[in-house]
Amino acid sequence: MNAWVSAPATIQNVGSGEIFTPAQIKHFRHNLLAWYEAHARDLPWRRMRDPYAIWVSEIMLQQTRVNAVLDHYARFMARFPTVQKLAEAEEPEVLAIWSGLGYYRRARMMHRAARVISNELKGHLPRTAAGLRRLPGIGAYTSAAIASIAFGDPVAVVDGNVERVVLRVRPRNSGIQAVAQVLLDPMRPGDFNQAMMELGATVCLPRNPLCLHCPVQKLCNTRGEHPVAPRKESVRKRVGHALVRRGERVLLEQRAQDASLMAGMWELPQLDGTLPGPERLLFTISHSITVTNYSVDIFRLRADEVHLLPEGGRRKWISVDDLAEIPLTGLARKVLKRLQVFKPPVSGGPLQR
DNA sequence: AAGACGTGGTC
DNA sequence: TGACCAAGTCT
Repeated sequence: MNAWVSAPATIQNVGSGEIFTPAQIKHFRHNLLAWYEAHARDLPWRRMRDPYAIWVSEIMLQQTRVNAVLDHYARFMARFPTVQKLAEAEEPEVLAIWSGLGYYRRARMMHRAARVISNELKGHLPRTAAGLRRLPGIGAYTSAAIASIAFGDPVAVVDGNVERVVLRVRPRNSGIQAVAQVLLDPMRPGDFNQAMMELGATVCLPRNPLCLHCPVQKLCNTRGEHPVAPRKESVRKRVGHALVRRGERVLLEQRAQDASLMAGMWELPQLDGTLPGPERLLFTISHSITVTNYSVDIFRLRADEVHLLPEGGRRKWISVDDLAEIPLTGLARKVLKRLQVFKPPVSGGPLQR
């Protein structure tokens, strides 16, 4: 038996809606939602009905863990509380708030989408998954998430969590999207979708799932057995950056606007092969960017030694008090924080509790 | 349509 | 310590 042979049966199952019996579906919805009510984490965006607030959270959560999002979310919402405010902002301001979260294209696209919403949609987000899908940065998952959570549109989301849950629970060879849609509780699509993701994130874990705590264990087909995809090989590199200070200012360098990685963002000036003597080495830290693991040497240069720097991008002296307003790369933030040059602002505003 | 895109937590 | 991995989207 192989996937090709069994594919037609899958389609038939999906078409006739017999992936699970009605009783099983009812059991699944009831148990999952009851579990969710008892175990849902108290997250800021779950306290809000504002579609914009939901949108921001969904973009930030793409490929990013909840814990990494919380601080940035509070700061972002305090700084850009409405679509209109976001649309009015300049891109570097948006990137500055996003700094450290990664996948900066998300911020650029969300900013562009906010301008579309402001200019062409009277400031209102589309209320359906199909409408949302047309905006930059909003794909299959995010459109379904916003539509179901903010507007009650009965569309099942399929993210990494849901995919894993469905792969474990479903009968063999049924389609993932179809199973998720069949299981979805159309009366509470937003809660149901979040419950599925919450289950995947906290119980139905990739490696060692906590099946004993699982509310739908009874009708799970695998109880945890789950294939893992092979990973890309990582690359190791060593690079150098210079810390140059002049009083309360730090020298920063802008990455090329057409760089594929962190275009136009600011970092400590790069050094090439001719490094300063080892006595100038402040420290070495490791930093991973996508599949490359960098060993980063940070050298101290005096302000009168900037001519020793190689040809680089645009450079600028920035007051340490203004660093929070600069779109720094994550690496630059990390280095400047470690040196206590940069202290990220305490997030304030209405979201703070 | 496979590869690119960031980062920090976890085990 | 280092590999794995996270509420995807775009090209």
